[in-house]
Amino acid sequence: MEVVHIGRLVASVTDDNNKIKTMQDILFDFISKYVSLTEDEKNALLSLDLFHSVKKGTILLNEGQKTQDNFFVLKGCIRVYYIIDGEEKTTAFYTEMVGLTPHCVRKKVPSDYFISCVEDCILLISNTDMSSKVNSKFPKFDAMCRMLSEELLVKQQIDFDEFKTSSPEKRYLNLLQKRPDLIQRVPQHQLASYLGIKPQSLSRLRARILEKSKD
Amino acid sequence: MEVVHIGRLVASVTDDNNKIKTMQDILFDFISKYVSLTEDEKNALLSLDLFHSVKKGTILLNEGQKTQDNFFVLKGCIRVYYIIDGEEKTTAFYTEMVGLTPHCVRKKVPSDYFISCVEDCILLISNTDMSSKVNSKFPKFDAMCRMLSEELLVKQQIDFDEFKTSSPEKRYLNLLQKRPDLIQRVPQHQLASYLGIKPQSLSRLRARILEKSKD
DNA sequence: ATAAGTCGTTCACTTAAGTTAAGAAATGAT
DNA sequence: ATCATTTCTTAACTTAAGTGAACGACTTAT
Repeated sequence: MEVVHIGRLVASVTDDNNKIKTMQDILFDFISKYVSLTEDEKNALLSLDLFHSVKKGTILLNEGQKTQDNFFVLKGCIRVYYIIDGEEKTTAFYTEMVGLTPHCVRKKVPSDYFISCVEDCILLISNTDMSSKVNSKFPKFDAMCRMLSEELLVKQQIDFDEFKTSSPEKRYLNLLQKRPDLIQRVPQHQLASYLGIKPQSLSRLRARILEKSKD
Repeated sequence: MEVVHIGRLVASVTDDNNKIKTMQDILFDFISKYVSLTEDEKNALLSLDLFHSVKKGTILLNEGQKTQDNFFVLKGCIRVYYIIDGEEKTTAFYTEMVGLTPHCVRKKVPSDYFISCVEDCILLISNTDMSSKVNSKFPKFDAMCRMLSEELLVKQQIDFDEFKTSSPEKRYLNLLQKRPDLIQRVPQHQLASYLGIKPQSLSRLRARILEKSKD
């Protein structure tokens, strides 16, 4: 994995109001939705040097590999996929302000999937040892992590239920509603497998929908 | 919801070694896998009167209803289903030693699904207020709950990935491996919708598999 | 700049799931 | 015990997804 460490203030983007924001601003804005941090706590976070810039296509985790790293997307998009019978099966896309803890972190077994960058990304990468130290020092972080994982659990259950109860076409229309950005920024064949179908079927399905909308 | 409260020691089953076990034995055996309880702690748990006997077909939670109840299955099987376009869509079965916290408990919104008993059940029903009191009094419980929800999160992610990356036939074969009891104890039309297909398709699929295995 | 590879779409054909209907088997209610 | 209802299976037909191949558009590497 080739990951470039970046200074806290280097990377920046313009937000909805054309205000220039550094990645650390973005991070603290996000955190403030859950807990309020003192300057000391903010500095403690920054001193960990968690910010990383990662090039499109970089593989963050290989099948068979073990890791203790957690990934939090500040900018860009990362993707989880399996290779089953020689075929890529994408099961998740993580975009801005979403975090990913690989199974193998909790289960302490080699990963059975890959994680790679769909786009150039700016990520927070923290390993579990590190975060448990921080968490015990700053109970606030621990509280936040627990909130996040509760949120995640519910969200995942709902996503799973939606997937199970929908046809591929409904899943696509649902995605169009809920994550329209994905359809633009992600290659179609990855989207197709995320919807549980082949690229050809996705093409056809889209043509079908377009045809219907004409009437 | 008609739920019969039962004494701690009344209900019993015979285990694999033909030993008679009360529901409280079963509960404490389960808990001991995570934390070890003192007699005081065990008595505190029992004093809460959590054990309930529930008849097959009982609806534990209705769509549109709010609840603070958690359900833990000591014996029997409960099922989560949606009604979408007038059709039942089953998304989960919970069997022995598995717990269920409805979405609406965490999200504080009316439920968008039903929960009902597939069989006569013996359940632990605890409400969130109660358990948070117990948890703050006995940190051990809190620790156990956190372990359980971590376990659940990983398990769910894996289940979701398996579902996404499999065809209905593979899903059925997978279920046959992992939860063979379900295929016996659950009505076929509920199983079908759990697999994401219609009952007719499940019948056909089973016939197809049988046909293949003859060769 | 060119060649090789990747990606998205289209087409013809195959396979599997959805739909509608009918009948047998099991279950529940009176 | 009988009747009504629900459940499961089978069948014929429809619709949608899988497969294999071809083509143009776009990248990537050299």
